[in-house]
Amino acid sequence: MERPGEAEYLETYDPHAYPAVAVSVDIALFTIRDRHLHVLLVKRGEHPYKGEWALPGGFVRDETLEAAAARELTSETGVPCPGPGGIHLEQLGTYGDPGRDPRMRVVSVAYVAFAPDLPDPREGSDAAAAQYFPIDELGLPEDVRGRRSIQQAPGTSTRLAFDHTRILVDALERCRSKLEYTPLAASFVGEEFTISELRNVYEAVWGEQLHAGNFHRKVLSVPGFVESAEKTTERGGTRGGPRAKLYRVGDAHLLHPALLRPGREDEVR
Amino acid sequence: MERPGEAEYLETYDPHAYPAVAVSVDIALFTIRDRHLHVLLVKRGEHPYKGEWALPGGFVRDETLEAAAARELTSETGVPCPGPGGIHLEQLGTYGDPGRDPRMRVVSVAYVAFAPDLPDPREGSDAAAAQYFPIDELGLPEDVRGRRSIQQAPGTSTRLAFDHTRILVDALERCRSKLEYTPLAASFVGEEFTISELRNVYEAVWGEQLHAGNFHRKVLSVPGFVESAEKTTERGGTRGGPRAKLYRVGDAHLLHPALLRPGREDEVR
DNA sequence: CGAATAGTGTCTGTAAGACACTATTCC
DNA sequence: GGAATAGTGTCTTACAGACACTATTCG
Repeated sequence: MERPGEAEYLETYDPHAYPAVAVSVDIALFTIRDRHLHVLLVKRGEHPYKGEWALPGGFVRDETLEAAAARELTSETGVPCPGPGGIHLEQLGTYGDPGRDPRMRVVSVAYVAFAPDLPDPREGSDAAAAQYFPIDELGLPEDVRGRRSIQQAPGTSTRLAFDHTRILVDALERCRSKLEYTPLAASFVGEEFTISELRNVYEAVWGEQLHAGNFHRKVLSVPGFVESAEKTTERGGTRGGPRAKLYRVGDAHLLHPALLRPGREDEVR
Repeated sequence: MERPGEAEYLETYDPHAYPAVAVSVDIALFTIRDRHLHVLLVKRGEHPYKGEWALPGGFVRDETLEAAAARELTSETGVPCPGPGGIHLEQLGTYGDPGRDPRMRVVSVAYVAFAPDLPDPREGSDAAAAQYFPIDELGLPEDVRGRRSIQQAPGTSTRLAFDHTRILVDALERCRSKLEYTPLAASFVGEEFTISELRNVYEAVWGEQLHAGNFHRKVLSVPGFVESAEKTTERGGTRGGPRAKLYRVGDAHLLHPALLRPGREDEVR
């Protein structure tokens, strides 16, 4: 702040001389319940879009953008956010088309979060209601690079408030591609997990069945993806099978070689 | 806008009830000159950071965020921005730490742009001066995943205004990784180009020498990356060599298989 | 016992990188 | 002619995916 002339300039500067713009954060929190990918939505208790479902979020206060996202996330889930082994939070992108909010110009910085299965959100929640929705029952529009069939159950026409459908589609694609190049699949499971649990994460997020044997070998062959916990599960699977070895996430932050989604060659166009 | 009760609510809404926040865009425009990657910087003509170098940018008006970026880009370069075969522009991320701008809370949406070699920026420029800087002479701090040696020439200590150094580092990494998975290297060259010119792009951006023969075969083997223009250059290279075939960019928007940067296995940590 | 699951072995096709080599053009 | 470059051939190694198979555990 030793830049000459700047102090004088700042004293005469009027922050309200420009049209009002608000900055908010919205969070797409993904988790896996019952082998299906879910996203947390809140029912809006106030105008605009009162009574409709939306991504959790709110206006940014005197804090970092990421802190704002973490704060909103914690207030909805009750879970402390950026802890090691806890919820993963990363910036997705910013959505600021004029008119996306009828009140005024609102520029929203969207975040994506990955969490292990959490208890149902209820207490301590600002919103009228908060609930996890299965992704494949939301009837999301087919995104460019996915050939997800639209399996929207009749009557489940969940139109989201604002432009949150578009944000959610982008968030979903981010989530899917992050699993290819990073070990973040582990943030969907507990601290210790089996290779099968990890495979369930990939299958739920990608919406595809993976070959169990090849997946097993592949995960163990990527350096730093997982490390053995030197333990096994207490019991075999409920439908039979041997006890599985337990693993912890390793020290890699990039998977090399990556775990690529199957059958995407045709999506080059 | 047929949501019940919302119209009445909006009438009583006061946009100025919240602390003032401004939204700006900043653009990292990369281009290749003389076989080296350059970035466009402007010398600030006004406070704050008057006289220091910064990424081009400005406040968002009543327009899309991307339109704001395109407008600022055009006003600096004189080049119309989002045209086919023209400049590629994509959102990078948003930087909004409190205090990053001494005037007030400014949240900046950063964009990355790739352009073929353009004439020197001068006319029609808002800023006092605009100039292309070679990336490897800026003395950028070593980023997490790159092992760029700091080759900062003594006296060339180009500290950028605001948090633009950080934005530029992120933009550079985005640029490098985009070349792996997309055909965007072609946006650094003209409409028709040789495989060697394309290789020069990769070498300039990645800062590594590539094997000419293997690169050649690889590019031609990726479906939809390039298509033949059924022509050759008029002359061979200035230092000898046969005439090269000319190509145009193909219809792929994703490279499969990808062109991965060499020697990144050790960066998993 | 039968079914389901964990984990391993093996084979095939593809791809990346190393290296060598020819052909063409500029100076 | 000499040097530089365009483009191809070939070999080795690594990896993804298909398939088969064994071992273990639950009901």
